[in-house]
Amino acid sequence: MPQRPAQPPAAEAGRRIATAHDVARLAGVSQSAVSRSFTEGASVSAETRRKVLEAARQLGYRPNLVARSLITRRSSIIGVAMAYLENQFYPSVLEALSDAFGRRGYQIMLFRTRQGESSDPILEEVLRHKVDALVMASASLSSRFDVECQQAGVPVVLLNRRTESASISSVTTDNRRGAETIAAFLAAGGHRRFAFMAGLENSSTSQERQEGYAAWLRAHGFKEPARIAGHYDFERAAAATRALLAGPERPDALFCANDHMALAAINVARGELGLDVGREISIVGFDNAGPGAWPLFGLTTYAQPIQAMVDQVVAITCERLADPAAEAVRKVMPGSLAVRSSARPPPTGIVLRQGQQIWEPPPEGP
Amino acid sequence: MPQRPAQPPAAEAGRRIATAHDVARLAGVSQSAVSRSFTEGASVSAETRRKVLEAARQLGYRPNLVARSLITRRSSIIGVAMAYLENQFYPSVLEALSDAFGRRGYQIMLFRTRQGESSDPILEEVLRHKVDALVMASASLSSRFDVECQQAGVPVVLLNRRTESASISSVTTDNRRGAETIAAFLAAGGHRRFAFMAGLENSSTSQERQEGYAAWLRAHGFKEPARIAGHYDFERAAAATRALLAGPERPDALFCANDHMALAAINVARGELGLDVGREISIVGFDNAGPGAWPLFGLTTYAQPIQAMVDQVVAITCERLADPAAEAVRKVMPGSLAVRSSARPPPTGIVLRQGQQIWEPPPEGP
DNA sequence: TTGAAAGCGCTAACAT
DNA sequence: ATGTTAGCGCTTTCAA
Repeated sequence: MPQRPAQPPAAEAGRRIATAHDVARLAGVSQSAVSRSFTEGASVSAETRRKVLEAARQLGYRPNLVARSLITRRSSIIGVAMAYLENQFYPSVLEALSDAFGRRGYQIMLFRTRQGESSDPILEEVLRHKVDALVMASASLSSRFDVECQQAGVPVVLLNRRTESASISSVTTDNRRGAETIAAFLAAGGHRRFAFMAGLENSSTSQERQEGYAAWLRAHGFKEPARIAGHYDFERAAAATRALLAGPERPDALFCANDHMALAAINVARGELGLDVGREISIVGFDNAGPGAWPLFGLTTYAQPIQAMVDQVVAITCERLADPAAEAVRKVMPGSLAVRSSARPPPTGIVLRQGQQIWEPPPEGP
Repeated sequence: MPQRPAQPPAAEAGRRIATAHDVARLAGVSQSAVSRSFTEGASVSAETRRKVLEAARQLGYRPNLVARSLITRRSSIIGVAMAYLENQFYPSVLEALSDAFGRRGYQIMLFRTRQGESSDPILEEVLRHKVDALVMASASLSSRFDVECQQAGVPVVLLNRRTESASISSVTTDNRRGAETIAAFLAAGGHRRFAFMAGLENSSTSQERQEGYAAWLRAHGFKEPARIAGHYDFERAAAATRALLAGPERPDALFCANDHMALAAINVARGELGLDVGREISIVGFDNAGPGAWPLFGLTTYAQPIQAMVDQVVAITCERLADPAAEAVRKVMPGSLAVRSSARPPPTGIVLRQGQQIWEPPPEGP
């Protein structure tokens, strides 16, 4: 009998964990027959499979995924990299990813990156664990990361971020269009002194939202919006709001690059300064996830279709796994402006869709 | 040359992923020397290790954790089961778990359970993936789950839940004491008509908080608190609050079994009914995580020491991994009552600690 | 359809 | 300190 290692790792109560060999012996078949019985579409007779399944049940046998991974070179694990779970958008995304990948037989391995920092520190762990693919949300991608994953054959899909690299797929909401819609909405609502709160400087998402907003205002003859930075952080967003609202020419419309910062802004404007948000100042966010929908906030925000985005991520990932030569896909999803009470609305253009007030910009006149 | 499987899984750009063999060949040593060079505390000469590391660098070699797991019977993966990430307490816990286990060389695999449902559906996945241990937060444990994990030698540690089973470790906050403290706080604040909002019926956490609250009130001659159930769900908590506050004898103090429900209650009380929370009605929560600390809520709540709890979970898990025969530990951590504005405070007893207002019950007089 | 045999990439005795 | 060897538990040829 082979000696056990000093620290019996999974030894328990005398009974060893059953292997395919044990099952084979009990069922009176070969070990490969056991393997086949647990493989979708393998050629086994009904009778053999029955015997195997019965023996497996008796022994409490379960195929060892680690051993399977070693030979199939597929771990059934999807890595998910996220920077901060404080912004409720990301826990929601995580839930949806876990459910959607779970339905296709994958489990999620979570990798934490640091807000605003490179995600390189997680590279080693991602690669060592042989995840089948990596989904990055709220994390940015260095070119070294990109290259290493490509060499290792690990597909990377960005969610809510884009990159220039041709090899990296991404799924985003149409940030430009969303920001333009918000600008049009605020202008139609009679606002004149615009402001924008940026997230992180190197975030494609924040950049696109700023550009869309500023470009629309410029094209329609409005003054360039004031710009502050909240770095996607509640406290920093609150501080930026304080500074902005204490200034000489207080804006009457503030678009924040995400809901998390918009909620910080509302907390300062109403909670600290006693402003009537939605009348004295309008605050708009982007995401439509989390507390923004609560009555006390009533945050008007551009909604990202989380479920549809996650479905796209899963589809792209699986496509890439089935055909490693498949080209990178950059999917841009449509969103919609959810109208609540945190911003003074235009007199027209608001429609009710699926229990939610939506505003759509009127077609541009000639 | 052995034939490749039909679907080249990790094939890329011609270059195969380097194995320890490749490194050994390039470095001119045996493959076990390579293995040793990557193993903490193995006996290798400095010179050999240098050669190996250099060759590994050239080839971009990284030890394959799947292969290692197969032989060491340790996956370096900790399963974390969670039911709902909507309550910000859990994303915070998840972050802390990921960081703390990450520092000890473990990665987190996430398993989603359904709120209020059995966690049995994830059992198969947990066992197949050979996680080294399982941490369950906001999830309840069936006896079958317990037994199977024990047989498989997978230690289970509950976080924020307890169970009767002698084999299961748990880390909780002192729920009874917390609830008693809240009752004493509200009584000292002059409240007389008490109410309690429960979470899920089968949740040990909710039960303990209810018992502590009711027992203290009973012992001090107050009327039994009214009881409603929010099922840990925002919408259901909101509905329960509506029903409660529409009743004939409106309570002046409502203790909710967690912050998430307390925030729903505030949204209804202030946002829908226009009540002045903290003056006309006092609302207290339990957790101290997430939006409760925002100025607009100012939620008074019993704080769970998340970091300390997670540190305990990690310590217990590692202890159990080092010595599988170690006994189950049930750790009960002290919390503290964070005083903000959502409940009328007593005239005395509030102290400032680490920038946070804290209330401590006076010693019981004879 | 089935079994035998050859590994997947690594660790851990064991012998040197 | 180092190399040789024997697997870890499984999938997948290959022959029968």
